Amino acid sequence: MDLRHLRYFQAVAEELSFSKAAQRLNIAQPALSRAVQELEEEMGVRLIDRNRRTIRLTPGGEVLLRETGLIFENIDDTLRKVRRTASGEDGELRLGYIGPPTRSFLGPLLKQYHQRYPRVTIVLEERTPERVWEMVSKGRLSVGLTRPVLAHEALGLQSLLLREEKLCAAVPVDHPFAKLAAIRWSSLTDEPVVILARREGAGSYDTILAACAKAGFAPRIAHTPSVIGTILRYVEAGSGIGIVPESVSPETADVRLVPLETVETIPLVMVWSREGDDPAVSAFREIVVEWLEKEGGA
Amino acid sequence: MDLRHLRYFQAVAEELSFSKAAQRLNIAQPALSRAVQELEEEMGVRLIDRNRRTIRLTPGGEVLLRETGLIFENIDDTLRKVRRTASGEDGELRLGYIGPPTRSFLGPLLKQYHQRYPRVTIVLEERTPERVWEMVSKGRLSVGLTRPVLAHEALGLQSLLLREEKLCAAVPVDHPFAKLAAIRWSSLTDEPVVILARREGAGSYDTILAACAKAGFAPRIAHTPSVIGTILRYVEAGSGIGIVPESVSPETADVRLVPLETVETIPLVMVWSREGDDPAVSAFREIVVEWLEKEGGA
DNA sequence: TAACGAAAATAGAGATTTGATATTGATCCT
DNA sequence: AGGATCAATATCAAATCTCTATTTTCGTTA
Repeated sequence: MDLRHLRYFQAVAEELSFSKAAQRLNIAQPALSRAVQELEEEMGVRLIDRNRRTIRLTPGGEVLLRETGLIFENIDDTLRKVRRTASGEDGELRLGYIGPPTRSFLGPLLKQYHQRYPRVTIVLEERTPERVWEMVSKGRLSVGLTRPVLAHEALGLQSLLLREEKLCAAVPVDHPFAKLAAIRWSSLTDEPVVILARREGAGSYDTILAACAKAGFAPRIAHTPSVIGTILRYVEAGSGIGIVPESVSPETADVRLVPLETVETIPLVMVWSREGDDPAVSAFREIVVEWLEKEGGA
Repeated sequence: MDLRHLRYFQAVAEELSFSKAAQRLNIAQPALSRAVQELEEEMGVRLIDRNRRTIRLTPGGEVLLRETGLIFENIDDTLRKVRRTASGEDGELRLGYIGPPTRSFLGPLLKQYHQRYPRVTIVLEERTPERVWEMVSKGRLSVGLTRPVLAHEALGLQSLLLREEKLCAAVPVDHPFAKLAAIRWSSLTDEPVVILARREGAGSYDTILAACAKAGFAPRIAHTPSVIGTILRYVEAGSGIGIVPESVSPETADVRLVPLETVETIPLVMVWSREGDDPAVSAFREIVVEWLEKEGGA
C-alpha cells in the first residue's frame, strides 16, 4: 500500500473527474490514471466506474473514500503526538526523590511543572538516595533528586547541584549544647552520636566522619538508623546527639537543631541519564534551573 | 509521509538493531539507515538514539512505535472492508417492491439473503409499480420488484422476469359466474368491471383492455381504484367484477377468483441499474435466480 | 594504550518508479 | 457526421530507491 495512491484516489473520488483532480494535485492526468489503476490492481477491487463520460464510485470505492479520510486523520494525529512528545509538551516524567530534604520545595516545583506541561504524566517514587541513583541509571526513573553517592558518581549520569545543606547537631532541649548558637565538631569528641546508616546516604556518613577526623577525633557512633525520623527519636530519648542536614525539621519541642562549626555541607543534586535526552526531563530541568535562579538555592 | 518509512522504522524499533531489521526486511542495512534518517528529517524529530553501540528509542520514537501499529491495523481493516464490500459480503441493499404479488415469497427470499450475506443492511420500500421504476432509475433504490411499465422499459435498466401471473375474475360468491371453473372474456361484455387505475399498473390495465378487444368488445369499466384491496371491496359490494392477478388472495369468503379464458398473463420483474454493478445487487440477483430454478417461478 | 571487531553512516553506481508530453480511443453535443 | 472533452496508452526523462564498497565510531581485549 502506498499513501500516494490513496491521496490520488481520494482526489479523484472527491472531484469525480481525473482531469480536475490532476489539476488540484498539480500533476498530469495520465499519472493519475496509472496511480488509480495500480491501486485497483493491488486491492483487487474496481474502485471507480469509468465506462461512461461521467464517473462514479463503485460501492467499494465509496467505502474506501470514507475510510481514506480516517486513515489520513490517524496519521496526522500520530505526527502531532510524536512532535508533542519530542518537544516535552507530552510525555511521562518518572521522578525519584528522597523525602526529607525535598519536602519544602518539591510540591510547588511539581505544581509549576504541571501548569506549564499539563499533558505530562508525573510518576513519583520516594526511595533512599542509593536506590534513586540505581533506578535512574537503569532507566527505571527518568530523573532523580538525591544525595551524591560516591560509588555511583562515575556511572555516566548527568547531575546538577541544587543546594548545599549545612550539617547541624540535633540535641535535646535540656542538654547544655541546646543553648549555644553553634557547636564545634571537637565538642562531640565524647558524646555518643547518631547518624544515618552509611548505605542509606554514604555522602552524609562520609562527610561527617571526615569532619570529625579533621577535628582530630573519631566519633562514638551510638546508632545508625536508616531514616532521619529515627535519629530524632534517639535524640529525644537522650541516646545521643544526632547529626543531620539543616533542612530537617525536628517536629517536636524536645529537640533543637544547632549549626556545627566549622561548616560542613552535603549537597542535594538532581540526576538524569546522559543518553535518551528525554524531553520531559529537559523540560523539568529547565523549570528547576529557573527555580534555582529565583530562590538562589535557598 | 511514506508507509515504507514507517514499516522500516517499525522493524528497527522492534529489533533495536539496524542490521537485524535489515535482515528481517530482506534489504541491505544502508537502505535502512537512510530511510530512518529521512523519516526523522521529515518529522523533525529524532526517533532513535544511536550514539552508543546499543540502540534505544527516544520518547518520540516510543510513541511512534505504538502508533505505527495502530496505523497499519487501520489500513488493514480498511482493505478488508473494501474487499468485503466489493464482493457483496458487506453493503446495503435498497429494495423497492409492490406489495401484493410479492407477499408470498419476499419474506423467505430476504431471509435467505440475510443468512448468506448477514453484513448487508436491507432497506425496504413498498411503492407502486411506477414509483419503483422511477426510484431504481434515479439510483434511490438499488433493486426493484415490480410490473413492467411500458413508458419506462427503455430507460436503460436491466430486468429479469420472475413469473407470469394469469388474470382472474374476482366475482361475488352469489354471482352465477362463481360456480364456473373458468370464464371467457366475452362473458364480461355486459358486466361492469373493476380494474386497477392505469397509472398504478399500466401493464395490467393495457393487457386487460387488449384481451377484451381480442374478444370483440370494450369493457364497461365501473371503477379504477389505486389499490388491489379496493377492487375486492367493490366486488364484495356487488359493484362489478374485478380483474386481478391470480396471486391476489380474496381474504373473504364472499369473493371467489375464477380463471379467465383465454389465459392472459402479466409479468412480475426484477429491475436494477445497468451501471454501478453493486455487488449487493449481484448477490441478491443470484439468490433470486437460485430461487427461480428451485420454485420454477411458481 | 593500542589493536581488533562489530555496527551504523557515507559514497557512488545501477535499477526501479514516478511524472511529463504526445497520441489514441471513446462518448457526448451540436 | 464533426468537433470537443475526457480518460487511457505509449514513450521518454527525472527522481528515488537499493545495492556494494568503504569509512567512521565505539566498545572490547590483549
